[in-house]
Amino acid sequence: MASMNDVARRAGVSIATVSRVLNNSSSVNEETRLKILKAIKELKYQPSRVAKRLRSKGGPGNLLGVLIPDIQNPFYVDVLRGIEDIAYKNNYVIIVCNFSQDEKKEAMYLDILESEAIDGLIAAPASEDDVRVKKMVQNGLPVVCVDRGLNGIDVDVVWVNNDAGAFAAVDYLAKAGYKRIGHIAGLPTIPSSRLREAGYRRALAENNLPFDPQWLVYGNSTYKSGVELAEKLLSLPTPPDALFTGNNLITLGALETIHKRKLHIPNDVAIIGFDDMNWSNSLNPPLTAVRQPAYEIGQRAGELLIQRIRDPKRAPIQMTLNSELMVRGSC
Amino acid sequence: MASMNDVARRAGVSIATVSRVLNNSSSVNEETRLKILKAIKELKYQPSRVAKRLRSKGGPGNLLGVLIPDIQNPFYVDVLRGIEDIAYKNNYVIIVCNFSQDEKKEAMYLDILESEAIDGLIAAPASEDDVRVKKMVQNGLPVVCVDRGLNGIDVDVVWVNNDAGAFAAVDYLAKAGYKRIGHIAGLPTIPSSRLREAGYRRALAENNLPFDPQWLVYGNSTYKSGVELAEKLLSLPTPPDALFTGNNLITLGALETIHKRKLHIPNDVAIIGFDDMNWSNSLNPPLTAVRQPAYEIGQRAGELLIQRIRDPKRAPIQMTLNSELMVRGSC
DNA sequence: CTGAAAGCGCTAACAG
DNA sequence: CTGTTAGCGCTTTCAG
Repeated sequence: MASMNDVARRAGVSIATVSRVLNNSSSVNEETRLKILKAIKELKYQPSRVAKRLRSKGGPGNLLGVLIPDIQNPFYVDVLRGIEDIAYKNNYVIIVCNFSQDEKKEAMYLDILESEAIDGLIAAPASEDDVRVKKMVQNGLPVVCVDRGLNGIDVDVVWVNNDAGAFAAVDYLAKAGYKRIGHIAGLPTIPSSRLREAGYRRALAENNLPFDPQWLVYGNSTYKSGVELAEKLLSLPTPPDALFTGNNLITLGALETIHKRKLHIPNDVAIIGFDDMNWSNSLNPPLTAVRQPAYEIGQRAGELLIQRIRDPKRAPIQMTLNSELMVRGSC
Repeated sequence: MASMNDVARRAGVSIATVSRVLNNSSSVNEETRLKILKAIKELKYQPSRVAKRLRSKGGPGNLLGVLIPDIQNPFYVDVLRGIEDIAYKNNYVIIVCNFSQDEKKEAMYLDILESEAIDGLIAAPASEDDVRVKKMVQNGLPVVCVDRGLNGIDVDVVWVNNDAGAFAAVDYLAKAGYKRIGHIAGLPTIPSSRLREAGYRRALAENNLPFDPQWLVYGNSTYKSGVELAEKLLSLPTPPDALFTGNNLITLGALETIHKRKLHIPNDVAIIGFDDMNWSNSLNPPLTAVRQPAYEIGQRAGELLIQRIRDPKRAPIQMTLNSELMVRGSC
């Protein structure tokens, strides 16, 4: 790896001049500029991002951190793609930190990101009281949250109207004539889970459907929780005739249980999921679902972050994107 | 962010000594060691990984690059999780570079990784003639390939026996009585695609089934290609009675087409996929598929890479893991 | 056992 | 327009 020194020597100039042509920071004699460019090409010189980052603390190190709770969830993968596309276009690279819903792992990753001198962070915090992420924004690191906000702190957030999305889903179920609508929810510590549950309850109420506590069950938003909680609901003496599942993985798990029990969708039990998937049409019947624009969430978050890096004192923005009910065949 | 200097000053020692206790590099008086540890705690000192990386070129910067062709493919997500778990355990962080099958993007990422002074790279190269990845291993960077090897170069590779896996799948179909077995393949530029096709042809031959070129179609391994090529096959005057799909995304796409045409699986058309999914049981009927141990592939690759970083001249290993036919209900 | 000092590759004053 | 120099935070001789 050629260094700036090598280039300078080869071009017969000082490293400062090389740095100047590299950054267009001040005008350089055209002739020497050409000489330097030539040397750069000949040596295949590539500036070291590490040295740059070390040197210009707070400057553009072109490194972003992304902190997500579960990379197995296709929703986050799509968010990631959105972030990545924006990052790529702006010459940023991202360090992906998947903490698998493990707060210890999250803490460790956050330490590392700090120590890597990232320019900014996009995070879906473990909870809205996440002390570690809070501290990072208090320390002045540009942060934007996705999917989940942070209590008592003003940060950029990009999310979806979870309450309204859930309401739309359950309302649709109610209007379609389902009377016993169950909900497999995620942990109430996660804001979006609570919001979705709220939408569920609200839709029940507005449609004069009774809320039966035995039809509302909580899990940790994994595939396994979907399998088991669907099992539990469907084993009830009076099981739900429709299921509203709180996220992607739960939906998939519930589907496994339904098929295993040889239940027909939607005749025996209907299902509607929060979170659409790119391949919802590959399911049989095709899944009706609340679609979050995951890729777009990622993009917006990426844009906001880069903005904030450039202008750290811009007022925080909460960007609420619209969810959309994708009606297909499962209810 | 406190620096080593701050710690040294607070403890009343030199930075060299601080560095020593941090790295256990040589013995330090127990008393001063304690003093330093105390100062570290008080200042919440965290070593800068950036500075460390800059300083000790070739030393442990604790940064790995991962280059994958398509993060939308669940297979790579699982590989990623495997890598990440191993990396995490060894105090490494990974930079994920998803090049979306775009060679220009791949080149750009490789430049960046080089410039980030990564300690090693795990890559699923665009092709087995991938010049850029080849160059990186020739330059002495520790590299391990997953899923795909590199022509004419000795590198660590972790993959699966693609030929045998495909053979098992198609052989199963043949033994089950299907006579017109079609194959939706990936691009032949990708080694694993060729190998899977070879297995397909071999199984046909060994079962005395005719090979009909119209039943073998190629696409770029995306969901869309699955949708369209399945459409094409099923529109044939004599369509296949079974489909062997070349990867995850193709399978999902083909499923969409099958359902859209209201075809019954397996009566109207059977399907068997290469690449299993964690939620194959959520499909209706559950999908029969060739399972690659994706997570394990990632783990092994991670381990091999860390080994190689520690011992750069260890002889390259080609690790072939076994695929497994998961028989479920789709054929 | 400990400190001084060089240097990794780069940027940003400061001179000239 | 260009060169010199200090220093980002750290590791690593080399002395002592």
